[in-house]
Amino acid sequence: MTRARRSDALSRERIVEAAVELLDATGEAGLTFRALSERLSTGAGAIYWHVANKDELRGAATDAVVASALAGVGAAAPREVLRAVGLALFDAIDEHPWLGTQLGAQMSRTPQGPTTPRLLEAIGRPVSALGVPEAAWFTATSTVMYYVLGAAGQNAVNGRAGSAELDRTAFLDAAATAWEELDADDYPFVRRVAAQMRDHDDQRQFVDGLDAVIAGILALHPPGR
Amino acid sequence: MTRARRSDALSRERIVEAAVELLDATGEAGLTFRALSERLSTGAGAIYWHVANKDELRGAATDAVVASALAGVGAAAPREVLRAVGLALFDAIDEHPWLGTQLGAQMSRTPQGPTTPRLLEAIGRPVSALGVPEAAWFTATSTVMYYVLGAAGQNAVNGRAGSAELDRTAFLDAAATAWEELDADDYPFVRRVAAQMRDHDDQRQFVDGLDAVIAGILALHPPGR
DNA sequence: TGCAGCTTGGAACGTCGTTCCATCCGTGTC
DNA sequence: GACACGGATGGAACGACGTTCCAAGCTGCA
Repeated sequence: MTRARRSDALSRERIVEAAVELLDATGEAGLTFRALSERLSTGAGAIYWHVANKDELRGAATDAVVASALAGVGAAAPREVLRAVGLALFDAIDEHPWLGTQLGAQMSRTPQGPTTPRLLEAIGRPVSALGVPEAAWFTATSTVMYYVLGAAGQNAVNGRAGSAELDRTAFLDAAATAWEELDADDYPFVRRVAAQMRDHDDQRQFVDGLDAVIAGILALHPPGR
Repeated sequence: MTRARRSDALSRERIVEAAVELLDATGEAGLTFRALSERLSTGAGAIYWHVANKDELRGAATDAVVASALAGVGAAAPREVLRAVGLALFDAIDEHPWLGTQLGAQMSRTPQGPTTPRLLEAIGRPVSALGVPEAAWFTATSTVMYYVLGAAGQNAVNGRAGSAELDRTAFLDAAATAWEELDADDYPFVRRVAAQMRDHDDQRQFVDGLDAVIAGILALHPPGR
């Protein structure tokens, strides 16, 4: 319980909190030990006393945000819980755009870390409550998790300057326009759905897709008899 | 069609090819302009003449591998085509572990690049052939794509030293053991499925999940009447 | 043969993650 | 109440990276 030298003691908690703020403000690339040192009015060495390296720091920041996002999910019917978990992550990504990319990377790199079990538990509990036979629990849960992680990664809009809303519109419009100019023989499908993509609703699409995944699991494992 | 100074002319194609080899041999972090320069017996500046920056290089490497993987997918029943596309990507990730992480990042960052339309077309064509109403094409295709991308990201085993098979076993075992030691009150589900995860079959699980997603889309959009 | 411009290769710059170490200060000891 | 111990601090230093810049080389055309 020592507290050397400073009144605003440095701690892993305070460091992770500052890292999240820095990531929010300056994006993935903005998280540097120098910027973090300045924000905490200390030196890089002091930070390394509390955190092993940058990977661990990123992981801790990711887990802190995920834990906070999942904390608000209450109890309800399995399908509702799954929707709530998905939307909680979705909202968290809205607030912390760097989370989308981080989440997938974090979970595949260090599944023994805290984030993977956290998310697996949050998704697996309602999935098992859906009536899926226990032998299929892991596969069914993984299916939902893959969908959620994939959607998370794709919905991370990187731009952050100015109005996020305007950025998003311009971003989607640029992509849709590029799609419409593709070769008609090679990309008939992409050209045809470009318009749908230009004015789709992220959240609506995410929930619809999640419902489809749930429906698919139930179709393969009909509850009751 | 000029070819200054060297017989083994530098070209964007040769650079991308070397980048893929370097990524395969040394992993994500091993791709540096210095290492690439040495492998190509040239200087960094010469590479920058053909490639704008590292992001573009990574993107080109990703697209080259994806294009080659998808080239082998033939025509068949929609469900078979979807399975074939998924497995093609799965095999590509086995051969190029860095692809798992790259794919998701690449597609969200630059959807106007070549990779996003390529994959969207490969997945969207069979999805639309499933009998899904056109208004739902984009959502249904995105659902499958999210699942595939999420699975891709999670199945990228990073270790590459020695036998990949042994690495994988040790990796999964370490994670499963860590899961089994979690708090019983907070993580009942994770503890219970840890064993399933320890000896699951990646490819089998992926295909089963993909089938569930397809079944879900069909459940929401019944073909026929 | 000479010139113009595409292409090359490597030096140089600024920034990063990480290591190292001199210094500081709260705590326990006598 | 002095003193040493060791946990904690902060900043200098190192090596590697992405990128820029430029002098030089080579090729194709006049």
